[in-house]
Amino acid sequence: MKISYDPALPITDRHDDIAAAMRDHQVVVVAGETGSGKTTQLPKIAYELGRRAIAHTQPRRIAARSVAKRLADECEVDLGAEVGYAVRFDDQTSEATAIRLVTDGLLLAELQRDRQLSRYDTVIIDEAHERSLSIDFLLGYLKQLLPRRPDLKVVITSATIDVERFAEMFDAPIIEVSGRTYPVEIRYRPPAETGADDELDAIAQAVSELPNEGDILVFMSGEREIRDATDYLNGKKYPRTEILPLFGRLAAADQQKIFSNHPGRRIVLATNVAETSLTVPGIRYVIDPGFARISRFSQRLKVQRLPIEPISQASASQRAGRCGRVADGICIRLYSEEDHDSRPEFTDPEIQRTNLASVLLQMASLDLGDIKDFPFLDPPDSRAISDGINLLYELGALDAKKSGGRGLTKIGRRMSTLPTDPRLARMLLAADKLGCLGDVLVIVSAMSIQDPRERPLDRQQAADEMHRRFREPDSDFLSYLTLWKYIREMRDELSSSAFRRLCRDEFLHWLRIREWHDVHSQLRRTAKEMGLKPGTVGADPDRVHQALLSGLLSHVGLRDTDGREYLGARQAKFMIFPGSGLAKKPPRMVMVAELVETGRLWGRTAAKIQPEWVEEAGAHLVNHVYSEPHWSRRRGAVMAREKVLLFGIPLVADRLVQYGRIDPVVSRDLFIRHALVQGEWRTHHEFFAANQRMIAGVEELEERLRRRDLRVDDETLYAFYDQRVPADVVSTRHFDSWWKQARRKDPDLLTFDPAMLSDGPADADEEFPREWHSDGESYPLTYAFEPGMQDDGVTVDLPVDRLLTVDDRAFDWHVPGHRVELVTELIRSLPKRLRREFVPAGQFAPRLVEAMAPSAPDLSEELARQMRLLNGTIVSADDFDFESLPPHLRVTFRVVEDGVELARGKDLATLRRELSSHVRADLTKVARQEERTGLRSWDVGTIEPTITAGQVTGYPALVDEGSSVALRVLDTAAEQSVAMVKGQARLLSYALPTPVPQLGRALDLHAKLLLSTGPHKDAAAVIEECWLAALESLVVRHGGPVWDEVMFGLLHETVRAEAYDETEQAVHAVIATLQALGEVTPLPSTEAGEDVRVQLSWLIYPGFIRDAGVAQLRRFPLYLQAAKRRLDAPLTDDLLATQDLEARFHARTASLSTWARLAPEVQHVRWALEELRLSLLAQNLRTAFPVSVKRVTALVDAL
DNA sequence: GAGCACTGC
Repeated sequence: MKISYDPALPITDRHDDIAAAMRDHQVVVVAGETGSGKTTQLPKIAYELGRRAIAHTQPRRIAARSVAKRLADECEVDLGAEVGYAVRFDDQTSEATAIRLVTDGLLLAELQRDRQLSRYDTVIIDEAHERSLSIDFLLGYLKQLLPRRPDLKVVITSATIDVERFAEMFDAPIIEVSGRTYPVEIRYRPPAETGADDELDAIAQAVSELPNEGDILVFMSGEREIRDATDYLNGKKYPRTEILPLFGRLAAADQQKIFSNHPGRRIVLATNVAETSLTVPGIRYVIDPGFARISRFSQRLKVQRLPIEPISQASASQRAGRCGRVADGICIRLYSEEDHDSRPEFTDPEIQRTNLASVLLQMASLDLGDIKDFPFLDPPDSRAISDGINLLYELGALDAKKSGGRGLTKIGRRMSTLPTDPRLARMLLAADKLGCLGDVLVIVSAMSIQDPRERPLDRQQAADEMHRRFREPDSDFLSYLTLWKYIREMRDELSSSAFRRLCRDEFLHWLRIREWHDVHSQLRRTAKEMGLKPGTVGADPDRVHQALLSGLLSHVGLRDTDGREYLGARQAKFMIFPGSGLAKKPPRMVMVAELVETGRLWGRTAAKIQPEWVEEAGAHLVNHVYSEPHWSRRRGAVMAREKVLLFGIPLVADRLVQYGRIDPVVSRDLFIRHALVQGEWRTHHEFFAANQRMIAGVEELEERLRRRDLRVDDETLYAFYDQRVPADVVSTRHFDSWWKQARRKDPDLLTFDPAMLSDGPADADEEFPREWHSDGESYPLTYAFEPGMQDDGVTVDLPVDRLLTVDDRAFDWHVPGHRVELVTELIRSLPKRLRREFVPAGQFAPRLVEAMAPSAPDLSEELARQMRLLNGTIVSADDFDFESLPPHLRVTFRVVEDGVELARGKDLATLRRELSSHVRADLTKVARQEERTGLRSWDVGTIEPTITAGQVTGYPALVDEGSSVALRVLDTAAEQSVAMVKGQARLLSYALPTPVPQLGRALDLHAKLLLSTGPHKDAAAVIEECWLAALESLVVRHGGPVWDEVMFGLLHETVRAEAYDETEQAVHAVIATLQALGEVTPLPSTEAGEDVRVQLSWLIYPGFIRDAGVAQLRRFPLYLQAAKRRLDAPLTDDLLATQDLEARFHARTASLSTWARLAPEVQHVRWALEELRLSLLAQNLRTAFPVSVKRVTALVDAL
């Protein structure tokens, strides 16, 4: 290796000083401007000193490559031999390599494998003044490492700015090397002083000020400003002048133009890319408006901001330096010198401007301890550190927020081994779990690089059109996949030159596509080495998005219900970037890959997502807010409304959840209060029923005794349960499983002690009895303590058939418990002249009550008798005014039938009148109905010999439940006919086959309708309608399967209308037919009991039944047609094909009408009853119908 | 309704 030094280079003069310093010090700082030769000469000096493992870092890959090439040339060795370079995707080094050019990022990454940097004896950190994250981290790391590696030499080079700080940090000597650049004249031209209208005008004025020869570099802050300026300057039509834009996202071909030869003058309008990354050749003049977009991290919203800011003095001098490389230069600053001098000296180092998650993750995986103790040159502030920690926690890389960045999780450790941004690394790990790593590798790689889609200034529309082919409706991420597949396909099909041409024609950036591919391969390889399973692309898009989401939880947004703006984390408001496929139709909820604040906050690369995904992926971050905890009797648990929020974004607005696991204390409290204390629970636990009974008993006692102070309060009951029910019982389910065990030990644990409930009097049942005994019958009594209300006091239930016969005088006595009060009030109700003989009434009353004979039939007479006996006052029974008594001292009558209340009141005579007039009204209607329809009601007299007022024997007993109020109460034949109809209706419903009780009820209802039907309807028509409605409602409700039953019910009804002696036979015939068709199973109606009902019902009102039956028979073909529509076609066809079935029914219709006209009803009754008896006897079905064989036999005998 | 520039086992 040839080591020689170019005497023309300024550094050569300091060669010996530098060599000496490196010998004597572990760290040396070399300060020198561009052109000093430090970059190429320093490694040679180190080599000369015997150093054979030199790492020499550069901020950019391209620099590492070109420095290595130049060095290899100078040393006359092959690149990759003694001198080599290693950058991402490209390692040109070998065993022999002594000088290794690397990017600082790569050296940093090497730490993961080689914590001591043991493969190097020398590290040169070049361009340290750039202060990238990597450089700052490396410097801090070296500071810690050097004491442990005394043999390691470090050289730090920097532009002459701020070198003292590096020297101080390492206690190192500074060797200054002069630059070899041409002088640059600085002119300050603030727009205010030149009279320029705006920045563009100021630029134009500066251009005019400069000579016509020599290229000009103008620094702009962004793409849009460059576009505006290009248009503006083109408009000036400078002679022989070419205007060229230059910025990072520029199409490759356009960027290359700055390197091409050109006639005349060139004005390059560039972003900061020209300040460090790209050297524009041949620049003589610089125009510097003094602004740049600087990336900053927003403290409040935790997003990246790109504000336009005045640049620092260091940046300004860097810009000026761009025109002193080939000859003397002029730099025109469009601001004043005072402005310049007042600006910050240096641009803030990157570590103070970005999220620290990535650094923190690396530090944690390198076990570097607390970041606060790490020797950063410019330590990040504590808020920035906690932001970084929070992001790592969000990603699941740290297990707790408060471990100072330590406490790396398994996921975190694996993330740190993936060479990509923490968010992206998280996505890869999630993808592996979800089985979509193949797809996510492609997407993550795309997100790691600059957008491969080009958008040349002058052909934006054409480019957009080309790119639109890859667009996916709900996801920009999927567009990457589509593009990837397309590129893969094309690359396989085309030659490499054809492929490059395709890229150019279709606005794809070839170099970035290669980068995409390289990143993908590297990530895929690393993933495989980690044991992940990449697989292929083509997984379920939902899974892909769920994987991506786990890296983008704080980049979720919920759109305004009407608008385009999204509510993001921490109340950030953002919009989808216009370049996105989702910008026009923004979905309700999205995630975005990037959130960057420029003019406003933009979300770039977006996809539609589901809130449930966020809830799941962000389970460690979401907030649950609960409201309205309440007892749900149905669920047997406490329920609450749940709201789920992620960083303040509502994911779930209102969800009903079990509250037990959330707040067991409150839930248990509500469970005890509602389920146990208030009894809002349906359960079979014995203690519960017993306690309920006890409480009900006490409450009833309160009503009876007219007191409100007997029952213990709920708090006492609560305390009772609270002491016994364990803390973890928060619902009926918890209770049941606890009680299953607990009751074995003490079954009475939860049963109330009656003593604790009340201390009511022992003789309550005698004073306030639950039953009233009179005439050998007993009537239930109920009590109400509701002063002022009509029913206040005692109510007696009076069955309607006792209404006429009961002795109402007995009730004047009232219950013993109220008798003294009753007598007191009766005394007070006397006319004054009598009343004054018994003052005070309250003292006389007990004595009178004592003396009265409780067996006396009439209270008034007995009381009057006793009063006369007491002091000779002549009181008549009529002198007492019962009407004036307070309501609770007069019994209320409640007239009931089958437990249903018909009427109530305190005066029996009135009740009796009301009920009979009600029935008469019904009867009048029926009489008119009979006239209109010609239908005849049953002539009761012919079959019922023994109906008298209040006493009905024989027939009504037979009809049993079918009997009615009127039948039992009234005694005229006409009135009874109504009762017959009612009873018949009831029986009709019983007569139906049991599988269709709905039909039975429908007909019952219908019979009632019949009684009140309007003048335009006749009975047959109404019953017809009823049938149809019942059938339809049944079929609608139950569908096809029920249809069979309905059909059967129908047939049964129809057959029933035929001669009763054929009934059973006919039913069997029908069943047999249907069975032959494979449609029905035998139905219980074939049993004798059912048939008996059929016969009975039709005996009672044969005319009615006959007509209804005829109508139904006529309908039969219609029913069949309906059946055809509803049943499977083949079956129905078969059914319809059975022509003789239909014919038979028609024939029977005819015979039925003939028969009906001839047959005298009475005879049918006898006949039928005989039949019934025989049938019952023969089949020994004692319980088939609620009449016993004995009763039927008795009835037949009576007839 | 439109964004500075870099970098990585």
